[in-house]
Amino acid sequence: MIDFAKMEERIPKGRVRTRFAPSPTGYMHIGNLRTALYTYMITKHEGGDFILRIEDTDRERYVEGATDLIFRTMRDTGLNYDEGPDVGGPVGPYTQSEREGLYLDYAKLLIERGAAYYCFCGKEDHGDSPFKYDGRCSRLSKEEIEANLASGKPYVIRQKMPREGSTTFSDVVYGDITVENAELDDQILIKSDGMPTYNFANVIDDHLMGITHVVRGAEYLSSAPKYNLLYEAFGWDVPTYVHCAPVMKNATEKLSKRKGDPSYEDLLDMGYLKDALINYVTLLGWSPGGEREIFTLEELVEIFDIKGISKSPAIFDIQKLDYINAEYIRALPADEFHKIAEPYIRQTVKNPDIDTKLIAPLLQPRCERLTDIPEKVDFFDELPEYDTVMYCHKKMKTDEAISKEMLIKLIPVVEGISDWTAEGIHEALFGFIAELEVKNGLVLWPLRTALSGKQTTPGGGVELLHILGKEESIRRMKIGIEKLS
RNA sequence: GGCCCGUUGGUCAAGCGGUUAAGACACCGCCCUUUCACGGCGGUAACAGGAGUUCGAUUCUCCUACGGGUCACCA
Repeated sequence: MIDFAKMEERIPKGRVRTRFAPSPTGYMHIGNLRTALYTYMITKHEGGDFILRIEDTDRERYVEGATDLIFRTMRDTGLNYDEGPDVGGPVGPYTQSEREGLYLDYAKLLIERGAAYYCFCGKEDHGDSPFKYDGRCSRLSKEEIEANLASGKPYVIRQKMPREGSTTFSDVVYGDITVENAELDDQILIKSDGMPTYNFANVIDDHLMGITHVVRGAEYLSSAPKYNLLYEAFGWDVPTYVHCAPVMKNATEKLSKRKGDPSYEDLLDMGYLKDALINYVTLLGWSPGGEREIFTLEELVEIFDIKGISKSPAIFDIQKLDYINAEYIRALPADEFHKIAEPYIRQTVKNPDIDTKLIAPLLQPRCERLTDIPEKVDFFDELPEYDTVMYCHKKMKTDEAISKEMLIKLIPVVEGISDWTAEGIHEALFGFIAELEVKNGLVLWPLRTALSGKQTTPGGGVELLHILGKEESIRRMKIGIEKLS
């Protein structure tokens, strides 16, 4: 038997303490990430302790390596925890499977107090109602219980709910919620394998770890009254509840990895920046109130207010994420952008003579996701097949005939450029344009088209000339003339 | 089915008894421009419905509709 008084002594008092308590199932859902973010922000806004607890009481669902993934993701996102399985702390262990012995002792304490009872019914044996256990084992005599226990009959421990009255609990986002006790099921606290259920382990651990604010998904709203009854039976303080509405894929379905919706890791692979993801996910279901919407994690911690959490579900909008991601990409220092963009550029630009440092600045203001990059720059390696209608542009006043003429005139100009720098090329081309006394587009549109074979490109004729080099550029211009003949 | 929760434009959302009902994304138009993008300007678009309470309801109450959650020896 554990020493209950000693367990109480370990609990840090007088400060905000929260926990993020995922189960190791293998990846970080967006909804989970958001809960972690809110929990962290609430805590750090108050200068409190943020704890990571691994909820692995379900042996069947355990996924190898999932715990490490959680550790890594938390670090990666900057959600640094003060206490946890791999960092220790005063109220460990922080992995529920390592706390196994505790729960049974607390459950027995509850039995002594008449708030729980042994149940020897089988899994399918729930009585009359398909939705609720009928409580028959709560009426077993002391002798029957002893006999069952002595014979080694498998048992679970169930919470004994009051038959009358009602229970009210308070949630910071949903307000006061009251339910009739008669509606409450005698839920299982200890499973027949001796492990606690989530519902029980949670209450025990939250108390024993000194958790002051319980932040979790709204799916737990309906079990909150049962938790309150548990706290009450133990004589413990009830924490502040913060229930968060789910993140949805559409009006009727939650975002779910199982149905192919992206997880945090997937989104990273899809070319979204970590900071943009954090920013966007925080805004899903929470509003800072003002008009600004780009914030770093540190800034969010500074301004986070529980009052801004929304009661209704929020639909994940990838277009808005795209926008926010583009904002983050543009805000990156040029060299840093080059560093992260280079591998994406190199996916399609294999030619080592082409300088990615020249391409990156053209890309930075015009890409939403890093994964947009390979397709945007693929023409550098090889001029694609294209149709000559691409040379026609109403606004530029170009058509096929004019384009051909311009390209022919441009070749000697390009050949004559001795200073092959952005400035040198620019000077030569604009000098030529001035000489002809035509609109810029009349010359530059055909040039860009001939060099790229694409409708849209990062950068215009001058930049493309510079990057491709004189020889290759002239080769492509000649191909253009050929096509136009 | 019982119980609980939710509902402001396509989406995220502000609003907390009196507003021309913010803002952002998306969309559309115009401008700028060597394309696209960026940027600038402008536009379309919302209080789920019905009863109350009130001098006055998007805001408060009730009902209905719709949606979600929960009722596991999963978390």
